[in-house]
Amino acid sequence: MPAPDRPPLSLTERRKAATQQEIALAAARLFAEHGAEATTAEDIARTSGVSLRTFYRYFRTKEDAVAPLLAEGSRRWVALLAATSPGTPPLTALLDSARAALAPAPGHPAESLAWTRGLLRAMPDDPALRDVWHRVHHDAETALHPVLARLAGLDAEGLDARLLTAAANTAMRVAVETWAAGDAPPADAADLAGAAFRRLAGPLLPPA
Amino acid sequence: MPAPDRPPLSLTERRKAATQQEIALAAARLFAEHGAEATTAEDIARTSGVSLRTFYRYFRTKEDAVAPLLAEGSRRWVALLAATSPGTPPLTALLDSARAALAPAPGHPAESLAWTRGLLRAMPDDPALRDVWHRVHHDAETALHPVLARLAGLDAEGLDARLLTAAANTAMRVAVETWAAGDAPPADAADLAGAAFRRLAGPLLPPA
DNA sequence: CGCCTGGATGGCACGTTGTGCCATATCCGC
DNA sequence: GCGGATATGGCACAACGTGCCATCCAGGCG
Repeated sequence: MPAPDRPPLSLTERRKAATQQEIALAAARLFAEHGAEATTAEDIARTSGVSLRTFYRYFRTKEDAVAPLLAEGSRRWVALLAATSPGTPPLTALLDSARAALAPAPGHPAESLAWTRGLLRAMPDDPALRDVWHRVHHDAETALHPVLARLAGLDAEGLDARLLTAAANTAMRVAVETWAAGDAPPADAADLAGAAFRRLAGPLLPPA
Repeated sequence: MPAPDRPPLSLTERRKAATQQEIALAAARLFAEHGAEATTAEDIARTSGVSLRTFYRYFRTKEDAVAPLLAEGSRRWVALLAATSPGTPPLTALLDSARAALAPAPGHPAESLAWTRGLLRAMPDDPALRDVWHRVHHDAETALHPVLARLAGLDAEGLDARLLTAAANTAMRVAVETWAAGDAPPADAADLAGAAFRRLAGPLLPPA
């Protein structure tokens, strides 16, 4: 499935998506610059040109405003992994999907990526941002679990499957954090993820 | 060092510790019973017999009130690991310290353990509790990192050290979650942790 | 063209969260 | 016992997040 369904979005729906992106980028910019604590929801609303009430219609909390940006990578990762053809060895599938998910997005603005990296750099010193990051990480684990258990042929309820999911997700998290902390170009994130998977996967998965 | 410093606590200090424990247990009971969202900070304050203002002197947020209970295990784990004699193989040190940390606490009330398990059972369906749990997990990782890097003789800044810390901490988290979700007695948590460590440690650590 | 139905938005009031400030009560050292 | 330090409570306040209602606008129908 190279292209998922693209039902022609109505004018209203496209404007809603644009507004959501607008709010997310404004929040990312303000959070990275002044910290999440020091930024009020009204700051974000005013900067993105909506009322406070409308802001809370798009996001449940002010921290949620940056969640889509932080979750974008793992969303693509899980989608690619789920689309892997059945026979693929799990480690190969992990490496390939991670590499593709971390590659610069074809149709997506580099602006998002820059602000996302800014968020990740501010994250270690910002408790509120840490919480969002770990919530995104947890959601990724939840989405990853059934996909990975099926690919590896493990019982989803067993300890091995839980460990495999948690370890793979943790490897991805550490790779992204390590990439964000350094000055390396975006492409290096994929290499870090590959190294992390190879290092951790040994006892959990057969060699590819 | 079998017994860390025990400077004779003054009356005031003992009362403060008792108050803190009182608040934490009240919060755990209310959170497990009604959910964290439905419990107000004033509920916790009233139940534990302090004013709302005093509650916020003990804990920064209402969710923080249960953090000490959830963090107790990893706090002991890291302390035991840090006290390991230098020559011990890392995997042995991990297995032994985890076993000791998860053993029923000698001087601690079983009441805490019961409510902690109640919290962990309510956690998967309670976003606020999930956030606290992951924050505790993150703090544990921060505390664990230098200790484990030193024990394994790895550069604390390198990818290998980061992965080892994250993987060990994740193994512990999965083991505790798996234990809490089942009906097994407390002692089984140690067995689960041992199995998780052995499964993950292969490529990261030499055999014990 | 006017109407009108549904959805997006804004304004307002409200309960809750978390903090600064000051007054009071209580404990510890002299 | 007495004076200083400290824990506690009460109050006011900014910010968070939600329910409710009014308004505006796009698109279908007579």
